[in-house]
Amino acid sequence: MNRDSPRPRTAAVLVPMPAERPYTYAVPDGMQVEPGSIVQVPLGPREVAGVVWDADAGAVDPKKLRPITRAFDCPPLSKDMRRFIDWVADYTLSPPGLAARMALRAPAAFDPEPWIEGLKPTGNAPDRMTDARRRVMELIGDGFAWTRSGLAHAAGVTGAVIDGMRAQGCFEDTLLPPRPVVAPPDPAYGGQDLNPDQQAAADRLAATVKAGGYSVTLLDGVTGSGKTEVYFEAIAAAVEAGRQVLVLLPEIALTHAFLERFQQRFGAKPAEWHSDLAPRMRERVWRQVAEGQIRVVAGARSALFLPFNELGLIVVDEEHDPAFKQEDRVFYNARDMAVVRGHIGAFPVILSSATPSVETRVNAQTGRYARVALPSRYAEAALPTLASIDLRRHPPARGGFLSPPLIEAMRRTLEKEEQSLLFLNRRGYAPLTLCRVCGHRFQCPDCSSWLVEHRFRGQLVCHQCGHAEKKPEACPECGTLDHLVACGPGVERIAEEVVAHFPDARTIVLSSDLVGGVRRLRLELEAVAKGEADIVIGTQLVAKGHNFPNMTLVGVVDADLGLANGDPRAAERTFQLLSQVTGRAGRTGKKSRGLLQTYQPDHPVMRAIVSGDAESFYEREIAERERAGLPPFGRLAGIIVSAATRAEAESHARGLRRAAPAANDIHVLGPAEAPLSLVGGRHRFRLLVQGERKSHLQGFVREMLAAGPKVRGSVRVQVDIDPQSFL
DNA sequence: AGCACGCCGACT
DNA sequence: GTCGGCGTGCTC
Repeated sequence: MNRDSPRPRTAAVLVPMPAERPYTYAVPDGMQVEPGSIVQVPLGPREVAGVVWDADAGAVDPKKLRPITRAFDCPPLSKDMRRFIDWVADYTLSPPGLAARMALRAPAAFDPEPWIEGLKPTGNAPDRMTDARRRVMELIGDGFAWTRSGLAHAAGVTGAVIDGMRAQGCFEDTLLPPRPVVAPPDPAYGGQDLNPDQQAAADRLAATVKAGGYSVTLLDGVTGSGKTEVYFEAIAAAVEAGRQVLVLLPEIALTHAFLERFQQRFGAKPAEWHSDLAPRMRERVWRQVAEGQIRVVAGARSALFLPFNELGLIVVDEEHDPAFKQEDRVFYNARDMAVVRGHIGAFPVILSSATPSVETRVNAQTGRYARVALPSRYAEAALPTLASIDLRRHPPARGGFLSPPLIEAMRRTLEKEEQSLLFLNRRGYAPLTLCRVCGHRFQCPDCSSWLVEHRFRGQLVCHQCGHAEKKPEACPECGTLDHLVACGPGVERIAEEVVAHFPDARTIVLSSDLVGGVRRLRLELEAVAKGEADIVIGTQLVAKGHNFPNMTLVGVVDADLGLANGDPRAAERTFQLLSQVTGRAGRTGKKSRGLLQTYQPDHPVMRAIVSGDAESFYEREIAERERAGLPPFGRLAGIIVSAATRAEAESHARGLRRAAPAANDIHVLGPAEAPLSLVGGRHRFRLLVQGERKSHLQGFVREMLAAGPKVRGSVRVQVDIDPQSFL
């Protein structure tokens, strides 16, 4: 080896895989890279896209050192974005490489979009004028360039006409810049009719945005109070100030209505970002966000990792929604990470919800977050009258699940030619099937949860892992024929009961099982909004943001469902879901009702919903959690142990708990606080670790994992509680 | 995360 | 005798 050979220039590159630190690559002579540059590097047998990182390129065996293949012609990831990625990786105890991977999920976007072939008018007229040619000439009078197909379409002629004119020298070939995904939003485009409360709220938010700097504001008001219109004014202020805006929505696939309303206010749609965006569109959006062409993005949680360079506002709509939680690879809550992103970028964050999460309410109460409350529904929209139906006093008929008062209310609603919604958060026909003779229960062979009968499909389906089998006629255990019995209701079974009561009503079941997928679902929801159904029976997807103008009765079939599952957030979740679903009624000023069937009419959740007194419910929840030492009052990490069987998961969790190092100010909370749950077909057990300082807590968790039993890739760490205390 | 290498069951 | 399951290990 020649001692005098110059040491090559190197760069630290974060590669999109679970690497604990950046890898070192040689920078070829003449290549310019800086922190944030997106580069192509060899990694094992393949080539991947990585990001040049700020860290010092550590010493590495020179034999291993390989050169960067190329630097992409692409705006570098901003310093803020790099800090954000590091912060997320650190906070969630994930390898930084995996966090970076989330920001690099648009493979072909790192090369500039190609320019489009276009035709520029030369001013020459064609030799012979025809009608078709005249129409084209009229359009190109201003001298701007067109695409061939665009011009043909606009002029109402075929491409052949354009080709002919081109041959005669009417055009010269040119290249047009790539077309923007969306037109820029115009903050001055549409006025909104805001009532004085809304106007005051909008003014406060706009002032916060204009002042700039980090802040978090909770925008709080009942369903129908016009929160969206209010935060639109904050968006307008940010756009006016030349900043980019991100609106996070829990489930964008069904939020068509949001895009429409945005367009009415801003004259253009926001760019969309979610997992089922076509790959080509995905790349264009990524690129145009990086280049600043796109000013407003409406997206799912992953939009947080788009390469904004001028981000000046994040709005998190329905901030309480569990869909903001990512629970694979990097475990994070997008609402919390939005707050962190705002802190790093020194800009405001708005959290909007009719039913805020308890932790956000607490942060607003303690003054850590500002709070802007909208006191009432706007315009003619009145709140529905809400009542519970005590199922002990009004039991359903034998074999049925609908109580007489609910059936009576539906009958009256039908008579008035208005719509009813029956809500039951359970898909299929019956959640449990058993044999009347030997007691055999049908269980999933893969994950041991009960199989749910789907009578329409003639199948037994596992709702955890998707396993499906044909429903047999004989019991597989004792062989007896025709003695299988369905236990409990699902939406299909409720539909059966409804049809028996109201054979002439137009009844529809809406759940994710609907044949025809999301597209069909969207169509059916629109049809319902137009009044093309009398009775809708739906799972939670009917609870989300749709507007049904003629819906005047909402019946909750089993309001207790979900209260008894041992989750520390069960009451809060049920309250949020029931508020949302009862909020579907009464948006048009017609007298409307919400009825909750329950065995526990005195349960705090029922009382809060019926009385509308959310305030006391929150106070009670907060006190309850304080007692249990649960979030947001302590800093917690969750260690998620998952295994194929319940017994295995429990045993792994016990082993991990035993491995917990002794520390005075750190506690491992046990099974009562973190029960087993089934996610993705795997039994999960969550150990909650409570401590006071982030680094301390994380060190503790790392030690525990290192000393614990080997459980083969099934241990995940989630630190999702109150990142504010760590900022 | 991919992807290759490496040892034990049912088949062209 | 081979094809193929996924268990461990590596990537600058």
